[in-house]
Amino acid sequence: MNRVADTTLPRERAQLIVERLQRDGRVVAAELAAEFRVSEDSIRRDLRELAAAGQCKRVYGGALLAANFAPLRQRDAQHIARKQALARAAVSLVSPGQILFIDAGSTNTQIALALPERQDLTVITNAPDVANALLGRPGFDVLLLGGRLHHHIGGTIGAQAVAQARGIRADVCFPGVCALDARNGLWTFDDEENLLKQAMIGASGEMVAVATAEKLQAAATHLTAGIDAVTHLVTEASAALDRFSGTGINILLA
Amino acid sequence: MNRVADTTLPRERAQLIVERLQRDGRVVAAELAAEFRVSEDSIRRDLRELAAAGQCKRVYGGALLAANFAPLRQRDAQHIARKQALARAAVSLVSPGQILFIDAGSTNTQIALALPERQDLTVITNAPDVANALLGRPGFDVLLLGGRLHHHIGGTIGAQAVAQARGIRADVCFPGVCALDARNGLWTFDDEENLLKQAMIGASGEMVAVATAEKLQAAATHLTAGIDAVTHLVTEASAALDRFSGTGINILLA
DNA sequence: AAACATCGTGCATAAACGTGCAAAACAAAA
DNA sequence: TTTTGTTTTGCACGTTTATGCACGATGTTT
Repeated sequence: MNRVADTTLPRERAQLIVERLQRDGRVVAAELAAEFRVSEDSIRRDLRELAAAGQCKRVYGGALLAANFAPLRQRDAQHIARKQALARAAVSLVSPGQILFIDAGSTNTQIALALPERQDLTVITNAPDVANALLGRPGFDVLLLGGRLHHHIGGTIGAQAVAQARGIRADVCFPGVCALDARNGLWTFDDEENLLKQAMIGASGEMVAVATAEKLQAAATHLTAGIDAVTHLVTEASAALDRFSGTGINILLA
Repeated sequence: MNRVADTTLPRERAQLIVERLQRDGRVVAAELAAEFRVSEDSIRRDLRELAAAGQCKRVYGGALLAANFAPLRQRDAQHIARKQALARAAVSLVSPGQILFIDAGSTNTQIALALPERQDLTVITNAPDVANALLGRPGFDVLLLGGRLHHHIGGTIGAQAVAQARGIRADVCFPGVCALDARNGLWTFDDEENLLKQAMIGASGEMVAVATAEKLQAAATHLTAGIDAVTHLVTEASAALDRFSGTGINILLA
């Protein structure tokens, strides 16, 4: 996570600070000063300007993400904002150079949008929506899983996609979460969708379940993966988390 | 790293700066001056011009990539009305129940949008954009060709997509047209893109070339298909069509 | 309350900037 | 080849921007 650029343009630095802010939700002045090799005075000046522009909220020691970051376009803008918050938290688990499986789903589309650019990431997905979110952005290698497109799921499924996924080895998998419970694990509705998710998970080192609070109360028909296969759970503070206490899952709250 | 060319034409230099900008997202004036062996003044002049042309954003110390500079999306936005008109004409060649290849490209995205619903159409495409245009609309069976996504083309290319396309038999193919001339036929820029187009065309009974007027004057590097492989040409009334008179192609004007 | 960290402001310095101008390089016409 | 006209370049100049430091003020912790 070293940003040892000998020459970082002032404006570029401000931009990077914003990116970091969006990703982590907060920044510490002293840390930034060390990373960019400038005095804290300069960082403070940057943060002051960003705060004046409404990009962040200045606090003692650093800055926080400004709350008023809601596009508010759709009717379910509420859901989108929640999913964006989850996505921002989820992408903090990604490191430069990693290979990611990103399954179809509206939350996962937000994850794709929130992924940082120019980090040499490889993304394998079955969702044209996810592919579109990454198209034209620098630093992304995108692999599309072929096959028949399922309209309701919003991604490809079937033998071909499964076979293609099996031939890959990835670092992290972001499966779409239909339902998740602490006892059994991850559930899915559709049979073929289930098979593809299992292939993706099996081909990945880690599995990050990103789910809104209600997904932890929901039920579905096919058991996709046991609870011990879940390495991280990214969810909301309002979620019922007591049953997850003994599972050893790393829980990250948006 | 170092570009010690003794002879770098001014125009060429600007081009290289843009390339670097696209690759790194930023350029430093002092570094460029050293690499091109010119004074910083000249570099500053270059950057000023590029910024005026909207290719980059000038900042203290150098320049940053313009935030909204997405090569593909930009092409999408251009001539939308003209492409919609072409698309409306092109879909009149489609009959219910047919199987269609739709290649990547902004014009072809418009074709997908213009296709009639509830006609039991099967669409095979390498473009997530095309898939998205059909997603959720009734009466479409969509097959996505897997593989590595090419950012500039806006679709998948490579051995996998080619193999998948070869295993299909379709009625009509809508290849993306980089250039078309009456003597030789259909041309393409990229080598791998060319191979996929050939596979699509070879797997289809008919081939419909949909091209704006300027595509008939353009040139490209790879010959994809001979002129006799083109069954229909959909283009604009303003196009130079005299040379196509003896080819036996069915010409449809938007 | 004392000790300490962080903050904003003012100031000096250095780097980068735009502008105007004249020399140099280049291309086209004689 | 020489001449003419255009483009490109480097330099000088005054201006703007960014930076680090000093210093007093304001928070935070113990």
